[in-house]
Amino acid sequence: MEQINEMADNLKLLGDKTRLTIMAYLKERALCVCDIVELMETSQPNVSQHLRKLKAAGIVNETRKGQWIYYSLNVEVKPYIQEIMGHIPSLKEKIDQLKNDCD
Amino acid sequence: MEQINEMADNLKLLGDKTRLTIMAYLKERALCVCDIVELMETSQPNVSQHLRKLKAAGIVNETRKGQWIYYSLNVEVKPYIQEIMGHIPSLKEKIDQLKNDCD
DNA sequence: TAATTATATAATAATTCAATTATATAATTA
DNA sequence: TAATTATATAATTGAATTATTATATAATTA
Repeated sequence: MEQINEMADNLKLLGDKTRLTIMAYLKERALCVCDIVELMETSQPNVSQHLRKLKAAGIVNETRKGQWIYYSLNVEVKPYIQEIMGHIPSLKEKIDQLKNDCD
Repeated sequence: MEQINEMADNLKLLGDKTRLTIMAYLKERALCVCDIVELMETSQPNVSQHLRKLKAAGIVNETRKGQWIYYSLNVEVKPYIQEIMGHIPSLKEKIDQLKNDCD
């Protein structure tokens, strides 16, 4: 039963448009916060706070590179999340439009 | 993008302990509302309202048999939901303990 | 047909959650 | 070292969501 509750918590995490979209972008490649802010139509603090939740759940990783902090997926640990990610449509085209004045 | 939003909505639906537990029970077999109320520690109206949401999303079916209304899974239409269901631990033992004074 | 049983619906209260606004920290560059 | 850039955190507001309480409807049975 505890397992089901834990699944529910993880699914709730993905059950938010902003977070699921962030996950979709990270599926393509690691991105820094400013990349994600540029890709999505929302504020930097909003992105930061969603990333924090994803990180707290252990489904994204964080690595600092100088001034920038890059986030990447870490879903291998949770097979059902990995499967869900497999069903998310690609946002590669959007990412290719990144100006990349970040890095 | 609209697809991602739709996925988020469906995942949010599963991202609730009560609803995911209901889904877990229905995975074992079709159940009437009073069965579910007996299995879970919550009220009949609460179960009814969660069932209504699941039905509105089209992931459960409803069939009346006389006085009782049986609910069953309808996840074949949504492959990623079906996969999630495949990862939910079985609650068969709990269901076997049903008194079944309902039917 | 009155009483009972199963379920749904409506209204409300309580909680949770997302987004915003303002501010802080940390690294980099001039 | 001051200014700038990237990111995080905290506080607040508003909206969404859950559970409860009360009531209604629908089928069944006495």
